[in-house]
Amino acid sequence: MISIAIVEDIEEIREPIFEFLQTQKEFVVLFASGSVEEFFDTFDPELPPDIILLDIGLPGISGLGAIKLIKEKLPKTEIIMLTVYDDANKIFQAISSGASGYLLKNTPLEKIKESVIEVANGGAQMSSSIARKVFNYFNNNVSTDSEYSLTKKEKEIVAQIVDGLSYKMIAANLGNSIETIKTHAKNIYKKLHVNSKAEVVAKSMRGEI
Amino acid sequence: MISIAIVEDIEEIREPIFEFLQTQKEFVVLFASGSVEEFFDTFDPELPPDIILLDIGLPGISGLGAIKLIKEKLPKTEIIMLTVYDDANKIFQAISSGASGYLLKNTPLEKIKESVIEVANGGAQMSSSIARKVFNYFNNNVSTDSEYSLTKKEKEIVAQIVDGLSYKMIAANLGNSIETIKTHAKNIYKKLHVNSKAEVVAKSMRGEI
DNA sequence: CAATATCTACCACAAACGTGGTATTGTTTA
DNA sequence: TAAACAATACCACGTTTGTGGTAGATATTG
Repeated sequence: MISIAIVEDIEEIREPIFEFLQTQKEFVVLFASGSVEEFFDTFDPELPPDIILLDIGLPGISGLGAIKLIKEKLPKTEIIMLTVYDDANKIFQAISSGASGYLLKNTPLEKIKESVIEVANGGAQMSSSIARKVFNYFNNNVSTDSEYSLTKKEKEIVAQIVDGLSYKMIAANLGNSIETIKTHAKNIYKKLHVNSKAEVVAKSMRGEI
Repeated sequence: MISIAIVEDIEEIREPIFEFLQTQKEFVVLFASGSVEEFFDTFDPELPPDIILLDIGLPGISGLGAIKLIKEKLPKTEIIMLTVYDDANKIFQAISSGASGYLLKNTPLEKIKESVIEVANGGAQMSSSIARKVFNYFNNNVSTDSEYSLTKKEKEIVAQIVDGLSYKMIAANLGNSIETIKTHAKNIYKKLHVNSKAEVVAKSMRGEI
């Protein structure tokens, strides 16, 4: 019998999963929480769940941030992330933080069941499509790492993007035409595999440049 | 005897400090450079300075960017930032990058002397947690007018902005109309005193939200 | 020398963003 | 209970971005 807890803020997603898993003879669903904080208030330290289905985009402490917290307090509990995004970055962060599985929220209930059983039996649940994404993530961050090298000018521009300046202002600061800055920005985007200033800022501040 | 190096591009600032510190019996000023690059060319790896007085706004590699470089190569060297700005943000960045002190350029020479001695004796060691407090102190002084507290919904939206999503995608993820997301974004911008997604990302990743 | 990389700059067009409004429905709280 | 806040959503308009091109001027280097 596999004990499960669900942490998911959206009732429309949480409840169907809850109901379904509860009807399965292999499982006992201990409880479902709407946030990480609620989870920590609710769970019984004597009876930690075997598996936690954890939403990635929770209000307050995010699911991603919660992984480490949960792993610290409940080292034996396996975590399966639930998410609407199939973003390689998030998947990588989740897996490398200690999550054992990663499911999209539109995954059929039967598949969720299979995944839970697999993870409970010590197998890491990773579908081949997700495996590919994780692989690509590493590929992008290792092999591209050398090509991640921005030129001096490009780095200057990144710095000003991070400061929130418009291309017009950057052009004025660096004494270029706005079109020049846009050309550099295009090249930066290609090198970093992004397509917005916001992503450049995030990548830069994560130290990934 | 405390050994010191000065990295400051403006001669009118560098020289007086150099001259003054050299006359003090507690100090030996090894050399003064006009840039970080020059510093790395000049310094003797066998005789790393105890203290570096480092300008924050240097041409080429900025002082802020140099902190990590210096700390890597010279882990025992303490860094005191020199600056004309008393911008809480820059101070925070400097301190959290590993600088041990922060002096405005118009600080009286005697005060500079005191600070150097204090830092050399391990006194003004600032942990990153203290840095955050320092930062909060400045932050509270600057932004008394506005409540920085975002609502639950607003935080959700910020999270997705940080992930680089367009308003269209955010709307789809959260099940809202694009106009709703834009309205929330407007409110977020007002609360944070910004006017672009890139600035929201930067603020969020600096932990200022 | 020829290839490569960097920096410069322009055009054009669609998409997205930022900002000013207004307005309805609930919920919270002073 | 009236006021304030939170969340929803629409309109309109100008600005900014993002993306597809092309292309000349200088290094740099194999």
